[in-house]
Amino acid sequence: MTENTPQRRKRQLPTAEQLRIWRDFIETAEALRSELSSRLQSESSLSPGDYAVLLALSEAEGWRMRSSELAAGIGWERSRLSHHLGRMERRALIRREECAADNRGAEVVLTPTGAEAFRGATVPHLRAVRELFVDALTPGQLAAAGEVAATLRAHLGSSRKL
Amino acid sequence: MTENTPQRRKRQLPTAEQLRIWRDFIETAEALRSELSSRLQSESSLSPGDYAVLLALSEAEGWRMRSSELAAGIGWERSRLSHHLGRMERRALIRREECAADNRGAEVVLTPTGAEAFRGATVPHLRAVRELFVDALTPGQLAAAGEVAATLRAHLGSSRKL
DNA sequence: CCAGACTGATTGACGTGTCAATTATGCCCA
DNA sequence: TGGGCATAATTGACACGTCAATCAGTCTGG
Repeated sequence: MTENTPQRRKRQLPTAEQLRIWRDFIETAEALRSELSSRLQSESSLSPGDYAVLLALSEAEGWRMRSSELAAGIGWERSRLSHHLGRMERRALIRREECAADNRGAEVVLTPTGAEAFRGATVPHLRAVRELFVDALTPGQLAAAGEVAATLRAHLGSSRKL
Repeated sequence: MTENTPQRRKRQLPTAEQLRIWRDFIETAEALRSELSSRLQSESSLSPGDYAVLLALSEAEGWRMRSSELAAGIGWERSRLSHHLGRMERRALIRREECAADNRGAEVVLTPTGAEAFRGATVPHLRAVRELFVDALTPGQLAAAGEVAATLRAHLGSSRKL
């Protein structure tokens, strides 16, 4: 009877083994993120945030987007995007223009500098994803990872509303 | 023959499906981290960083540790710890004392305030881990997640040295 | 029309992280 | 013994994130 340990009276708490897996999972994801980020940085002077913004813009009509749409597209809060765009604009990766259709709005435009930086970053970045993630796992493990992620995300989505 | 797409000439790049799994994986981990962090924050006014520090200290001899050991124990750079301890000290969660054995060194001491905050945070935090992670997965998925994490970490460890 | 609510976007304050430089002390040996 | 190197820890500068407040422009109902 492991289910009546004092620490787990009122509501079930994770067992030591479950907690170990949790920590392993979250720390590994963090380590991966950090390694990818540092490679991206050293190979192209872009942060993962820069990369996400440039990717979205490079796929947009005329290399330009309304900033809200950009935020929605990459799943960022608008304030976060605003701060980030400020930093990217200083580095000339993007430019902000007023929006003709709505005077409140702003359009974010990919500059040639930004496009060039993105072009140079993409292959090494994808290669790193392959090397650090895809190649590390067997096809079965990769599929399992995908399934676990999808399951967790679905569960998260439903419990966030409570 | 999917293996000779133009984009994957010189060195194999991830396929669209592999990339999708990668993004799902990393974004899910990030979403989990963020949800956990916000629950911890609202339930106990502690950040995950605070929690990690308090956990280590609460398990230490006499609620005190040399700051390098603390850094090593939770896997942080010393500079990061130093900044964080400064913030925690302002909130009276910890105290810094000079070290008798080595005059360069500092000892970090858990205060009663810190111990109390940690006590109040631990059960809700573990409950959240259970709810958001453990309960979302089948036992098989949980085991698979653990295996994937271990494999990725091992691979990361060996390729970081290159 | 026009007051008030709504929306797009920015700002400021502050916590968090990294990197490089700095300070202070300990230690070793020529 | 004292010059030089290693080590403990902190600091400063700056990127990144979140939250709450703000500002300006749009829309809507009376």
